[in-house]
Amino acid sequence: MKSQVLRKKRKSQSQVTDEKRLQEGQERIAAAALNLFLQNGYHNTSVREIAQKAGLSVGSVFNYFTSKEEILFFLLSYGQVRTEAGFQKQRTEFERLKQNGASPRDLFLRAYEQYAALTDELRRNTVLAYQETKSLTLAERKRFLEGEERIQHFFEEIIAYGVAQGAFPAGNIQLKAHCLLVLAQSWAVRHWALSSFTKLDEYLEPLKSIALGILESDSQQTPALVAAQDGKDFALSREITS
Amino acid sequence: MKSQVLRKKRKSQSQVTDEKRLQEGQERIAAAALNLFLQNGYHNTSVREIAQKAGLSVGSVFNYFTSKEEILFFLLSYGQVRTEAGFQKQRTEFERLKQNGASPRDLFLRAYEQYAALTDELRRNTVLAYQETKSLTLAERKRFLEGEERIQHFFEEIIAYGVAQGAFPAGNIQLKAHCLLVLAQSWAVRHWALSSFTKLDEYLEPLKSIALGILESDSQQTPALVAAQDGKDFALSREITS
DNA sequence: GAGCGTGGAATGAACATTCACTCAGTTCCT
DNA sequence: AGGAACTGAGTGAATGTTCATTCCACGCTC
Repeated sequence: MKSQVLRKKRKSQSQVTDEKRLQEGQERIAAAALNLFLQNGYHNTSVREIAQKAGLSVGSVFNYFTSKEEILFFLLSYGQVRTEAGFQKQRTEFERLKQNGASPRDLFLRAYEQYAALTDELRRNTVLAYQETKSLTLAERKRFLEGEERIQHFFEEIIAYGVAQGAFPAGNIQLKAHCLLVLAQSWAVRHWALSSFTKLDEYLEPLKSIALGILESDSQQTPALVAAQDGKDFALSREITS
Repeated sequence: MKSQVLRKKRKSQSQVTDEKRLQEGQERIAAAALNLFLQNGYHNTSVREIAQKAGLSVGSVFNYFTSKEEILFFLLSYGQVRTEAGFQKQRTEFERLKQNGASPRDLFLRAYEQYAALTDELRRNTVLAYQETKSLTLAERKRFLEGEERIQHFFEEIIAYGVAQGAFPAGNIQLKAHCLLVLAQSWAVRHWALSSFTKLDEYLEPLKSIALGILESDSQQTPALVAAQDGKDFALSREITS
């Protein structure tokens, strides 16, 4: 995926023109920024620190990005772009596998494994996405969430196919896709809570059987047992008022 | 490089002394701050705005909190305190229920329902926790994560009890507790992806059957099918360092 | 090969702004 | 009157961004 071509506002001063050089520079700066953002947060990281870590001067950073925020967006969309590209490749592969009589269950497992592998590789970008989406412009935030929806939709398609084939019971597909995504992402987001797992595979193996359990669960039959909920102490949540 | 203030020192100027008044003031300010933090993020919210929204002057805010960061910590730990208090109450209740021969399955459902209800009520605090933990001091961040671990541990206890009673199959208890927590929290964190659910109960019902599925899954038997993973394009994740 | 012109890229001091926090003075309540 | 609580202009530090200047690699001419 090319670097964002919507660079409508030309930089006043010098701008790196050589495409290859530009891309390499962006990656170097973004790599430095990712570390700092994860360590101290986006807002507690100054452009000066990024520049220093990347081995550049402050001014040069702005030859590669038009703003600090663009660096963040670069990092966040990077993960999405990679993921969507992977899915695109898989979509065509699936057509072939279907011809060869692969079961929906196998198709799903294949997709889920790839997604988990990507989440592992891009673990730090995923964490950053959870933490700093709010730091984006409204327009860019919206664009980012649309990407997330597309990813979820890919899994919804797979599940729907399985239901159509009679391999999975019917149920709320949106919910199931959501759960599957969340569990995979939690490998990155709540990594500190999984101290007993050192490598993705150890987590992925049991996760796959859990995932299949979700797919095969019939979301209808459920036990009753209503909880006795006592009144709230006081309401911090009062006064919602968007 | 940030302020890292260890302000154990009492405020030099006026400090609200009346305990009741102090608490009420803190809650009012924190409530105003929660809205603003969620809307614009912690760093894009100024103390001026908080003061205005709370109907106070800037100076007064600092009579109730010693720093802006303390407001954030107040909000984050508030959710934990509520949750832990709920668990504590439930712990004693469970002893009674066990005497009456309640099944581990019922105990778990009861706990899970309460936790889900709390997450719903404190939805906004949960979201804030995911987003702004990084904005805390290192010490406070650590303190906060310890609280999260205690909460997870509560569920691990319940599962372990069920395993001991032979109600659930053995398996990685830490993993299962983690998954259960993540799925409950995702109601708050990824709420935008659950557009078809308007009220918690609609989400909770299918979630409970999924949760039971996880509890009853035997994390050993799993299908093989190894994914074909292609090499990474380039490494944004390089240069990890500390 | 020495001198020179050219322009893309790097630099970092300077600028304008924003913001958390302070404090000397005022108001309010009893 | 007196102390507790409130006020908001003021302060100093930090930050994102700019831009005049410098640097340097290359080609051209003599």
